[in-house]
Amino acid sequence: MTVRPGQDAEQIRAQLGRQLGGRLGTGVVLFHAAIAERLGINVTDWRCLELLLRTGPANPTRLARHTGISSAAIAQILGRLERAGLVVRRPDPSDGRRTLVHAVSDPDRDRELGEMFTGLHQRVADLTSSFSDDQLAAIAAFTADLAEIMENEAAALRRRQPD
Amino acid sequence: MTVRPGQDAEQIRAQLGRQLGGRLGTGVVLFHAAIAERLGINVTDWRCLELLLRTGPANPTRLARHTGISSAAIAQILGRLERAGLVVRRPDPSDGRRTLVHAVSDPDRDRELGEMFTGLHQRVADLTSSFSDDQLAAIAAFTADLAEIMENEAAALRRRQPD
DNA sequence: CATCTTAGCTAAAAAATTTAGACAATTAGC
DNA sequence: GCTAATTGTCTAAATTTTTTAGCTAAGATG
Repeated sequence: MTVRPGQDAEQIRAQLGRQLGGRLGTGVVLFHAAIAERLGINVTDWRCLELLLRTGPANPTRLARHTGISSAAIAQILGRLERAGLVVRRPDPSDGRRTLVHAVSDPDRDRELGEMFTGLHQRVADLTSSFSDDQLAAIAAFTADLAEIMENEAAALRRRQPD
Repeated sequence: MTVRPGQDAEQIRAQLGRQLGGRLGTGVVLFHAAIAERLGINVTDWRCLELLLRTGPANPTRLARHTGISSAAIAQILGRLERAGLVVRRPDPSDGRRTLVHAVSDPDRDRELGEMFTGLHQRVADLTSSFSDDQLAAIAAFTADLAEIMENEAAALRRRQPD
């Protein structure tokens, strides 16, 4: 698809909505499934590990809330990740009930993960090379807020009329 | 996050890459999980149904290729969706081996699905209301191409060094 | 026509998730 | 300060989903 300057703004917004609900969602899921496969873990486990890598150590309850996974399932996931040497569980000194889960740092894996993302980064760089700085800034702002919107909308859907 | 015009373009691209690999992915997964939950089906089944609704009738093999799900799992999924009255399987007249899977049209469900997306659409409209037409067009072009990039990168990751 | 390939399916086995609940540490109420 | 309720994490059994292996029918290949 190319930029069509003459297009009506409402039409563009509608198109955007369909993209987000449809094909982009599938693409994102496929991409993360592929990363998990390469790491030799399943997608759910990767989601937890990714969260730990991105936001730092967290306790199981926080992981459960942020991923939408039940706390019992999180316990299983952490067991698998720990057995694979990808995370460690440490008691939280500030609260005896809590556990703090840390991603185990491993330069080799960091490099491997980096390589997996370079393809995506390169393609995104190619795609955005023709955009102006102003357009690029708008895109970055949009995707940043979009993540939050999707999280919030997901939470809203769960809350509203839980059938 | 807000648009920071003074920011270096490379920096913005790097930030964009992190967003796509990280939080946006999680948001998208959560959103689709919430929709599936509301429909009373699981996420995988929803991914197939969504594909059928978006791109029209397809055979199981095509569904398997586009979702990354094995053909045996697709058969199970279609069995569940068919039992739930959401799809029907019809023999393909042009090839006796093939099956064509149709999403069953249901005005009630279409309306329900529409409602689930209105929240997202509204938020996206709010978010983009401050953008210029030019910025909006750039965003729409970006997300459209992004979906394709993520699909391709996922396929590339699966192909390269399948460990 | 014999063989190979493709499309879709089923059944058994393996893996993941849910449900139910145990247990310890903390907090709240009295 | 003691008791009851709550919170955080975990385990075990039951359920659900996916994988693995392999079958059958239809179409393509030579």
